[in-house]
Amino acid sequence: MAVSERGPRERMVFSAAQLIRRDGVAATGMREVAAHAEAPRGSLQHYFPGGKEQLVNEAVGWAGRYAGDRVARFLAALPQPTPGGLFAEMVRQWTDEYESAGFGGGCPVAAATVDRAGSAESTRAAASAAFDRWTGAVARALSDMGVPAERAEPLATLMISSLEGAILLARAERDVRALTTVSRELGPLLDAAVSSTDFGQVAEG
Amino acid sequence: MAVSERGPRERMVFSAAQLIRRDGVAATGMREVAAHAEAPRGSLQHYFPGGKEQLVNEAVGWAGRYAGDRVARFLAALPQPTPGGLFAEMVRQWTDEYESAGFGGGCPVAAATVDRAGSAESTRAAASAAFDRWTGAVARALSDMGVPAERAEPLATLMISSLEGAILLARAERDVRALTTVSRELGPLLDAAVSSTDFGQVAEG
DNA sequence: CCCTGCCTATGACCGTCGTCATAGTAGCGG
DNA sequence: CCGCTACTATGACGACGGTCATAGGCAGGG
Repeated sequence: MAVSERGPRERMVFSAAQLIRRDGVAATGMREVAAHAEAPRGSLQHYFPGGKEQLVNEAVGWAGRYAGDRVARFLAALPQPTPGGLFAEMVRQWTDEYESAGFGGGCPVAAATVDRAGSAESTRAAASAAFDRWTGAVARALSDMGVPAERAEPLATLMISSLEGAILLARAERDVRALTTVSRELGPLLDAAVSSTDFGQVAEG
Repeated sequence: MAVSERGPRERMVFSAAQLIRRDGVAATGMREVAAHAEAPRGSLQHYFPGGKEQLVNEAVGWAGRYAGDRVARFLAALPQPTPGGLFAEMVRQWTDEYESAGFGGGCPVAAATVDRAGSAESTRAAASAAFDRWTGAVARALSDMGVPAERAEPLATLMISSLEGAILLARAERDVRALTTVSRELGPLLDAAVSSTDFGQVAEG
């Protein structure tokens, strides 16, 4: 995992996101972040004068941007874009990781929400913004596929909720079962929302 | 909130669950649990010689039992039980709490998973067991409503995943929107799974 | 009265954590 | 060489946190 390239500041934000998604916010130390980023400890107070809260907030923001941007890439990878296909790709990112690298990490935004929603208002807001960005990207993708405007955002919320929950179950059970289940169960529902006059089932195996 | 009645041991487990679901596992201290339970600090090492890990595991187990038992109560409250109706009730428990008491707490099992899945194997196992118990209760309820046996568990997993994810979104956004959305979007899909005479879209894996 | 369990009471230990204070280095325009 | 800015280096501080050690109360039975 080449942490090189890009400035130390960016590396620290990235490392923070990685550690948070693995251990949670509270269990992730500042010194640990610096070490993981191969950045000098002294740079912490220089780049993040707002302390841990600022670092966590930026990590959450980074994760939101990453998730949002990823949607466009999923779309580009699909030969024939359908809502169910997009969801399957989103889920597959996680099953792939879990099967190849183990169940070590979850979603950093979820971790920030669980650990800080009640104690750090700015972090809660950052998590909200991250989810919004992600939801917006998915909703826009759904619209582009022909999902009626008023159905796009609710379905995007459903997709992200199911995915987040399935990630939790998968980590707890050390089994991708929940992830594959939500993908399979939700696929037809999502595809049925495209407002073409006739067809319903474009799902893939 | 009468913490009295029941022994101090049980009170501490209950308090642990409450604090964990609010602040996360790492941010919840043992001394804090004892104080919240109005139990003597000295009792901690007496009742939980396994330390914090044991206490957390028991809190998670309690939450799993609570969630599972709750399903039966939801069923009893429904005049005409349907899968969508059950899900709506499960969701409503959370919207009610959030609207009346604020967005202070999430699911303790989710918190334990996020904070400990990678660091405490026994806690991860406890979370897995809690989710299994909950999923099992829901799946059984679905079966009783006429959902085909092979569809009951996948749908239960979908329900719980969506609910857990929506809880996360709701806490982050301080808005029950995600919860009401998943309830509304998933309701028809769930109701369609009851095996009345011959409906068509039963995709079996 | 004492012994024996259960339970409770505290103080101490040791580690970690976030943060701060202070000082150092590197590059650069002048 | 100077001064200035950007960045790094490190030790210390104060606050907890989990756990342990040790001792106190307090039934009930002998």
